Amino acid sequence: MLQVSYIKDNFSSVVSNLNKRNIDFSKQLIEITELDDLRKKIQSEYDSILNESNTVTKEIGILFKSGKSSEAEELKSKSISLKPKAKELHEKLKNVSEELKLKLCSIPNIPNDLVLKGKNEQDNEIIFSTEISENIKNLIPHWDLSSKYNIIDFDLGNKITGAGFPVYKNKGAKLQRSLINFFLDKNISKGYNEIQPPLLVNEDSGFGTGQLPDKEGQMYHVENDNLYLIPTAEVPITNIYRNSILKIDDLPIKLTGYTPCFRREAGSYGSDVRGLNRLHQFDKVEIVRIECPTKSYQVLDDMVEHVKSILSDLELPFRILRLCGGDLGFTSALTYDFEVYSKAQKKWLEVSSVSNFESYQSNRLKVRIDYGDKTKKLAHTLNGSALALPRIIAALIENNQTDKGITIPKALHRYTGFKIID
RNA sequence: GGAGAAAUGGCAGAGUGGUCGAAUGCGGCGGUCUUGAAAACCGUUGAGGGUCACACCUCCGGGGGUUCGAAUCCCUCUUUCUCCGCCA
Repeated sequence: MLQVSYIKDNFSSVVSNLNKRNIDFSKQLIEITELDDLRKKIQSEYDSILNESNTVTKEIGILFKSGKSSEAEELKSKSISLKPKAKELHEKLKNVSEELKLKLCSIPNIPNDLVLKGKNEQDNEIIFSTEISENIKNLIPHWDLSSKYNIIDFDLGNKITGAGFPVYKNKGAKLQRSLINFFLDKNISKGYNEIQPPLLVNEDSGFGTGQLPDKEGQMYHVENDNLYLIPTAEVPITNIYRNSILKIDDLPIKLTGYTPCFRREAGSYGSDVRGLNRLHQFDKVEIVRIECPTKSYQVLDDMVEHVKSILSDLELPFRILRLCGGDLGFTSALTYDFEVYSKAQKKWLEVSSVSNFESYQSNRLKVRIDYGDKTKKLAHTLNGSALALPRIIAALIENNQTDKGITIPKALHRYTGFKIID
């Protein structure tokens, strides 16, 4: 959620930067500034009525104490007469504030200067890519390799739950566990503290990181208790700091956590959802940072380098994209996507998304920094996948298939205990 | 799941209808003293809205109500603790 004061002070640049998302928000932004003015006007009217009634009320107390009850009775009726107007203004204020908040929530984050205007993923900029050799033929896609080596069972998942809930078996299960540990250890070695958060979150948490209200349909909702299954560890981990004021010395905050992630993925279809490409439940290790505004972009680069080093360790071909305005997530100001190349499917699979949300989330979450000199500012939040499992597994088994079996990259040997799946 | 108790500022803890945004202690910050530190003493110390700055307004777990007036009374939700039951 953007800050009204920022919108007002930087109106034209806000409009032009938001235009990079290919939607014109100028009308909504004008409405927002007008609503805020209205809110202030009503607020001050309401305040002065309250002031008057507070004054009268105090006088009544004093009069009663000194035994002047008839004069007190007179003031009582005056106080009563103020009530209807106060109630009316209170109602108005509530409505206007709610409308303002709703409108503010419908405005996405302002893209960073580096973000190019663009329509969709076609317009993303490739800023880094490893070499990929295209001369390989007759590679088997991972969904066939999975059954060939009996490591992932999609049919069994269908039986137990439904499509998009695979069952990992044997060396497949061990590979999953190894990757999780490998990722966590890599993150911890870079100073991230490990968290095991709840997998169900309440409405406030969903709102704080921006999943609610706009992405309600993407989350599994437990109606009985009004809780949501997390679509990413970003939600519970970032919400650790909801409604808190951090001392400048508490920063930086670097957290990592492994969780399963649950996504309804309503509306997905086709080859995109085949095998491990898109699941309703998948495992992911996330990194989350809460930072000083002046440092957040340096930190974003640092996170990108970190994810890069993990993928290099796995010896997978990958590239990094800087998302264009049209593909940029609602709450993000700048996002780098990591994609690994899947040789059998001959396509790029997104395995990580690293973003700076600036103060967009922290304004919803109310995460502030106390600089110790009487100034307080909203913190910047960032997060990224390091990394999401299924597509890494898909790429690993497809790219590393040999006549003898699937070879495991060296970095994982100490975790898997085996060097080949055969 | 049943029965009871409770929720107040960074923490502890008073306050049960009237100048209470809230005593007191600890902690934090500033100062005096000291070569320096500790101790002692003095001062200061919640958040949000609003304003050029004041004024002013809101907040004592959340929401609603009673009253001229609510931290204090009532309803409701949430959470915590104690006891019983069940249980990985």
